[in-house]
Amino acid sequence: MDSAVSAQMNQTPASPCSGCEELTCPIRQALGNAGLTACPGAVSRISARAGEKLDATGFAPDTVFRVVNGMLMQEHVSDDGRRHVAAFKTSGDLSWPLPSREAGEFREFYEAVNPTELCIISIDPISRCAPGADTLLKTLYTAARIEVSRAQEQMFLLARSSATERLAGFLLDLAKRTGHGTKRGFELKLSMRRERIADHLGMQPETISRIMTQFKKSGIIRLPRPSLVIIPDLKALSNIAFGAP
Amino acid sequence: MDSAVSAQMNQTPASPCSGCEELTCPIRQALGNAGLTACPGAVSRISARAGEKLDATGFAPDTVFRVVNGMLMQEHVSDDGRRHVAAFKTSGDLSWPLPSREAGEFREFYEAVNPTELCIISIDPISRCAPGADTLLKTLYTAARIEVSRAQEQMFLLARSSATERLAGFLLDLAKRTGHGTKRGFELKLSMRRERIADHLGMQPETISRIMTQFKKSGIIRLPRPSLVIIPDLKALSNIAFGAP
DNA sequence: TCATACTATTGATCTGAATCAATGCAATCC
DNA sequence: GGATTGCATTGATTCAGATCAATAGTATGA
Repeated sequence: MDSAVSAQMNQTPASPCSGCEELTCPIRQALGNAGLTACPGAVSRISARAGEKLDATGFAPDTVFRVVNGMLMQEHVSDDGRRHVAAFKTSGDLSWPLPSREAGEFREFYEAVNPTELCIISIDPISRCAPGADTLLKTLYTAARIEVSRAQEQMFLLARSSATERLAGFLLDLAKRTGHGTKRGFELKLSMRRERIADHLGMQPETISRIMTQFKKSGIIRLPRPSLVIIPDLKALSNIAFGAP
Repeated sequence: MDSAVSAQMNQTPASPCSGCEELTCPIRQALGNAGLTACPGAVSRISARAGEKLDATGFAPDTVFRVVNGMLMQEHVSDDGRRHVAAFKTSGDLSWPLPSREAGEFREFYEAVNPTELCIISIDPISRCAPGADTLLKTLYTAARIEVSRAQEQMFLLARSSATERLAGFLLDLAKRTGHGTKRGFELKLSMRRERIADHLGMQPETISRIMTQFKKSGIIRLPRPSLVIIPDLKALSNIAFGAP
C-alpha cells in the first residue's frame, strides 16, 4: 500500500467559507450570505499544492467536497496496491467521500493535480439551521444524480470500449472541461502523468504512450510536449471515441 | 441495435401508489399516507413479466424508479450494439433514468429479469405539495450518494480486477442481496443468462462459463443447474474476489 | 414423453494489451 | 549551462481473455 501520504493538506476552518464568493457555488446560491453566516464551521477551506494528498477516510457521511479551482484527483487504492482514479474533478465539481467500509475493499484519497483550492462542507448543520436548506438539498440531489450518470458512462467505457476508444474519450472529455480553442486547434494541458491517466482508464502507462503516438502519427493530435495536447479536429477524436472503425 | 423492445411494460397510473405499503418505502416514510394522497399522479406502478423491457429514454429528469419486488436490469446500449448492464436492481433499490443525451452516446433500457413490480415516482410535484418533502429529498440524496459509491466500486472492479475476481465479486454481491442459507451452503438463483452477467462485468459469456467451471472444479461453488449456485464457503469466494493469489 | 429451440459448456486459435527491458526526453537543481 | 532524475517512449515477448466453432444440456410445448 502506498505510504506517500506525507504531505497532508492543511485544513483551515472558516465561517462562512471565504471561497464561496463565486456565483456558481451551489451553497451560496441556495443559502445566500445570511444563511451561510448562520452556520459557523459548516464550511472549511483547503489550499493544496500540486501533488498534495488527502486521506478521505473518516469524513462524516454528510461531507461534500467542492473544487473551487485547480484539479483534484479522486483515487481508490486496494490493500494490494491496485489503483483506480475514479475522477479528475475541476472547478465547480462536487465529490462525496466514500463511507468507510469493511476490510477487503479499498481506501480513498484525493490528490491535487494542479495547485487547487477546495471547500469541505458539512451538510447536516446547514440543513438544520439555515433558511433555504431545501433548495440546497435539491441542488445536492441533482448533482449526485449527475454524478451517477457520469459514473455509468465511465463504467460503459471501462467495460465495453477498446484502449484507443477510452483514451480518445478521456482526451475529449478533458478538452471540453479544461481546454481552450486557439488558432492551431483545441489546446489541452495534461497536468497528470501517464500513469494516472492509465489508472483512470484501467490500462497501463505504456499503452497510453503507444496510443498517444498512434494519434500523433495519424494527425489526430499534436504533442509538442508530453503535457500539451493540441487537437486540430475535435470531431475526428469524437469519432474514434464513439467507435468509428 | 437491439430492436426487441417489443413488450413495452404497461404503465398504470395510481395515486397514491398502492405498492408503497411497505414500511421500507422511502416515499411512504417521508410523507405518510396523507402526504401521498395530496399528490395525485406523482407515483405510478408497473408490473412486468420476466423479459419485459422499458425504454427509459424520455422520462422527466425528476423521475425515480423504485423496485418493489423481483429483479430489474438497467442496461446501456450504444449505437453499434455494445451493451453494458449498469446494475441488477432488487427490492427496495432506487434507480434514476439517465438524462437524454446527444448522439454518439448510448440508450438506456430497463428489463425485468424476474417477474417484477416497480414504482415510477415524479419527485417535483411531491416536493412542491406534500408535507415532509425535505425528509424525502434527504432520503433521495442519501440514496443517490450510496449509488455513486456503488458505481465507483464497480468501476474499480472493471478497471483493475481480473475476470475471475470480477465474477467472484458478482456472485458474492448477489448472494448477499438475494441468496439464502441452507444446510448445503448459501444458495443463489441466477435468473439472468450468462450473456447478461458478461455484459455487467465487461466480459464474454464463454469466459463466464469457463470461470464457473473452474470454481466448480475447485469446490468454490456447486452448480446443480446453470441457474442455481451453491456456495459452501462465502469467505473462500470473498478471498478470490479481493485478490487472493 | 419426445421433439424443438435456446443456452451453456468446451475446444482451438487469435489478438489486444500487459509485462519486461532499454532508451530517449524534459524539467529541476546546482 | 550542464549534470541529475524522473517520466515518457519504444521494442520484444507473453498471456488473459476474445473469438470462432462445435457439442452438450435444459427448458418448453406438442
